[in-house]
Amino acid sequence: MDKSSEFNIFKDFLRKNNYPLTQPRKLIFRIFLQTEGHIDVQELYRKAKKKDSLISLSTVYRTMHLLVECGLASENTFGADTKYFEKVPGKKHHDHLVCTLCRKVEEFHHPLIEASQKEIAKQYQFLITSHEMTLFGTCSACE
Amino acid sequence: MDKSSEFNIFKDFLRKNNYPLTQPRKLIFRIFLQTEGHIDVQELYRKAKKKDSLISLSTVYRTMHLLVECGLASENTFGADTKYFEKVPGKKHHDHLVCTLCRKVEEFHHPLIEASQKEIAKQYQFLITSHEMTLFGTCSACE
DNA sequence: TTGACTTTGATAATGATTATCAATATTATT
DNA sequence: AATAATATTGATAATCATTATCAAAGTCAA
Repeated sequence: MDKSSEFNIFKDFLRKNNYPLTQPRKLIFRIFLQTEGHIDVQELYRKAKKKDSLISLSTVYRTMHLLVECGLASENTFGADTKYFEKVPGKKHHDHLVCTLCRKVEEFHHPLIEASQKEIAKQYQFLITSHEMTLFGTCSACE
Repeated sequence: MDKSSEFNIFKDFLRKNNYPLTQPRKLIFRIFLQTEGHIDVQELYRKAKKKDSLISLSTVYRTMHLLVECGLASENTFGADTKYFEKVPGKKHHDHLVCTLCRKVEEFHHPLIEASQKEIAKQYQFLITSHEMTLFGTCSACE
């Protein structure tokens, strides 16, 4: 998925809800798109202020909520007390390994786990909307 | 595992660290032990105040930290903004299904998932210390 | 360009958790 | 059982992430 199509998803979502496409929304969206991996609100705010020193922290929160709502971003706490965001489109579904010493986050994908989750959902008659699986431990570098 | 042995684990842990076994610690520990399933700090605090109206919220937090530290309790946020505690001993390891409508939490165990996690850990050379896997969705009653 | 409507930035409020500190409880020792 | 050294407790303030508020400014269809 190229970036222009992600931009179209965002634009369509805004139009459909009669939300205007404002400068701050464009700016925060662009910074989010340029980020590889996981980023939290504070870091987004820092980067956004370099481009527009008047940008407000509230607007970063507000825009990230919109991006989650339209499916372009997902959020995860990784056991910390703040939320981290990552891009959704163009990535296979994956889970996370978090090093509790250096806070490095690695992604992994395991088809058997996906299959097991579906099985569980059927068994408990749950309609799964999302899931979070995180393994905490020590990475090879920190050991 | 019967309750007296859990109490011994707690006592040994305190003694080993030269922490006194105080009345508030005993009270909060007892209430936690009597709880089935998941409980948060506010609920523990409410229950504790019924027995001792002077008990402090801080002490609930402090005691639960100790119980997590000595392995008798585990904590999980379930996507909310507060922590929930549950007993560890005498329970097989399990994961959680959370209904996002009624907030009901169900437990499940899936051996294949455990096995997959070990495989991932080996592949990424991670030393896993804990993990959290939560499926979010809608339970059959809410649908 | 206008005007109806929404967002924005600044700031205050909220809610969970942690830090502080004088008064009190605990424990080992006598 | 009394003491003294030490840690905990309760009350409260502080912190930190996130949300709510609201006047001023931006957006967009007509």
